[in-house]
Amino acid sequence: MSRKATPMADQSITLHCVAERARVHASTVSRALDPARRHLIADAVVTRVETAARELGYRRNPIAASLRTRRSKLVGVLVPDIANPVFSPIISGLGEVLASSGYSTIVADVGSDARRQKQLVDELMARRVDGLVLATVRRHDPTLRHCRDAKVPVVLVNRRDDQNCVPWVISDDQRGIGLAVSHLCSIGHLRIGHLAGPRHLSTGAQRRQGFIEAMRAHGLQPAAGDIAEAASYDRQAGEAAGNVLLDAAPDLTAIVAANDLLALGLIRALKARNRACPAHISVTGHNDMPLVDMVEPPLTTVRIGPRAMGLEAGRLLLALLRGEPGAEDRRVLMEPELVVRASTAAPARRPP
Amino acid sequence: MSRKATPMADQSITLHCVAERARVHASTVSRALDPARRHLIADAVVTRVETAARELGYRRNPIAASLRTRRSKLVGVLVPDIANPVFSPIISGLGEVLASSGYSTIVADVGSDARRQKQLVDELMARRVDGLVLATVRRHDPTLRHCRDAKVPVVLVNRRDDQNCVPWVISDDQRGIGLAVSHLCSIGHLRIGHLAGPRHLSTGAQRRQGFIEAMRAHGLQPAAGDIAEAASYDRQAGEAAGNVLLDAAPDLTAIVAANDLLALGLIRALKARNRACPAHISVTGHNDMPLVDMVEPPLTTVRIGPRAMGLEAGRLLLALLRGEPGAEDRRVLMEPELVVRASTAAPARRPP
DNA sequence: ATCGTCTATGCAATCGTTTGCATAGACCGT
DNA sequence: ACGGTCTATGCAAACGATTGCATAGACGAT
Repeated sequence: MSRKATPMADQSITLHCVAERARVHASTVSRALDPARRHLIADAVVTRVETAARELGYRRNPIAASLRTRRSKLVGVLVPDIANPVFSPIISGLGEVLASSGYSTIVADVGSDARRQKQLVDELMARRVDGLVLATVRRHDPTLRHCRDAKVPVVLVNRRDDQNCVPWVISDDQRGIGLAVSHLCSIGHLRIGHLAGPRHLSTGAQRRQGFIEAMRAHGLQPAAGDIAEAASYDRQAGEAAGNVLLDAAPDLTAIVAANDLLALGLIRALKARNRACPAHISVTGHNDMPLVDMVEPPLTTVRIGPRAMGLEAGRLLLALLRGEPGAEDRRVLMEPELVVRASTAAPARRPP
Repeated sequence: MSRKATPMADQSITLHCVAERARVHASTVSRALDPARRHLIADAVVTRVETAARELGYRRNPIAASLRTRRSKLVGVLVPDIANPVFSPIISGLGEVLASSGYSTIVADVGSDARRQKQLVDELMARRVDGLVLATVRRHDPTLRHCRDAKVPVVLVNRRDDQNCVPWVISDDQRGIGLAVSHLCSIGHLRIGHLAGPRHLSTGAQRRQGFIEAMRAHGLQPAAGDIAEAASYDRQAGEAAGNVLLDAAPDLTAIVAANDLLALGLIRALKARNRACPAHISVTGHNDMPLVDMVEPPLTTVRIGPRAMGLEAGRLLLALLRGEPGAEDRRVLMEPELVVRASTAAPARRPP
């Protein structure tokens, strides 16, 4: 038979089995199979052990190893909503980087309930995860203290905390909104409003701040009614807050939304009022989520690289886990990019 | 101070600590804290142990427990692409059900490389997952044999295998496409084509089959050129195969796509040819993914309940893990639902 | 030849739970 | 009062890997 025999199923092949076959002690096998400790063992023995392990189809039991080393090679990831297409590429990027260093990721869906978050963190800590990635933090979030007390390394992604006490990887939200405002100004808009995100999230607060500052930089001063805040980042909330905004400031010629879904909700509100986008009013989104290039009208938006954010956050967490000096203090701000499509156009001339 | 003291961090509070405080043996604590074995212990002792555990903030160490019981309370989930909005609700549903029975899920992104799948399964088996959920299987997939050999319980979701050797939860793909075909026939279409998915996937094959059978049921016989197969489920592939289809069968008045993304690719191909949808040609999708109600034109599609599928698959896996009789033989077909929007309309009258 | 140094390997304890078996009382019937 | 049955708890051995310490040679220097 030319076909190579498949190694036995890994049912119960332990270090001792390999040790026996290679005629050495189990501890020697343990060392020989660990790249970091291999140098302690004579080359001849290492190869003998390696072939024995290969022949038996040995796979180290990470559970036993974890018990002894008190490290699980597991990291927990908390997202507000797995189904949100912004988070899936983050998760995917994270998983890729972490897997390359032997870590598996447990992803937990927090939902909107803040208490659920503590519960999930506790559960993950009970599983002795080596680190956590949080895409869920609010600006003032007791979870962080909790993690710090338990000495679990944490990286934030997409959203940051106000105390700035933990490393994070986020998109430059102020700058992103600034790009949208500049674009609108450059094509002639003067009355620009903001459909803001929840202010308890850094994205909501930073984008609002970015809006105000960018407006000032263009010599514009937004009035109070020119900003309306959505209760959450979804279409319904966008539609509701959009209606508030349109009522409060009927003369706006453009609205910068804090998020694509809010923008889509707003566009629906506009349709219900028979106001055309962009003919009557221009709209921008934020995130460039999939398919917003095919909605009607195709959305001008700010592209963030969620996958790149995930990759970067993974690298940062690895640095933390390796105890690299300075990792604690790293903060990564990713550069966003404006994508101009058809939901923005020059404002209509006012009838004289 | 009225505030209740927070229990110490769970750093190193073991069974023995609790045992010592409750003045019993560790094994008694172990039993008292396990609902299934609590009845072995006197009620008074149980409560004493419980309060001791609470006061100390004890959390059982699942790693140590896993080592002893050879069960990890982990399940692995393989998806072809986390970022695909069809799979996130599946994952979310699965996670919810499994978490309620104390299982955590490790989600792995397989991507398109078939070899990567075996590798990931091996990795998960090395971590001693108690079960696997595969959303990735091809119709003939060696992975299943591999899992069966290793005696790891498996549930398929969204896609099934041809041998039908493993329980699955899928949408009734044939029926789903049948709904689309019936709808098109009912509004007068006679020349209907199919933009098929990859035939190595059950969804591709079943929907194609469903198309052919539904056509026959309406007295129509699709010609060879009326079906084109996309290489994968994404917009580019949809656009490419759409172009092939439009060239081969220029007189089609409607096209049933196997998937929303294929439909969107097709619509782009139509736009490039200045053919209007639905004025010149009607298009239907499949899955009702988020935002297809807002694209131009809003897509008529077949809604599947991916979250419900995830929930159901989770329940099925739990049954398997509990060794419930008959669980091995369960197959769940979920009922799809047609959602009519604006991408379908009666065919234009042919010029006489 | 002797001693010291170094290196490769073995020894055994340990990580924290679970669980089969042993046992000490309690309780019951006669 | 005695033997038998039960029940609640303790005992100790796993589970499979890692790792500080011990040690047996090898080797070199004097």
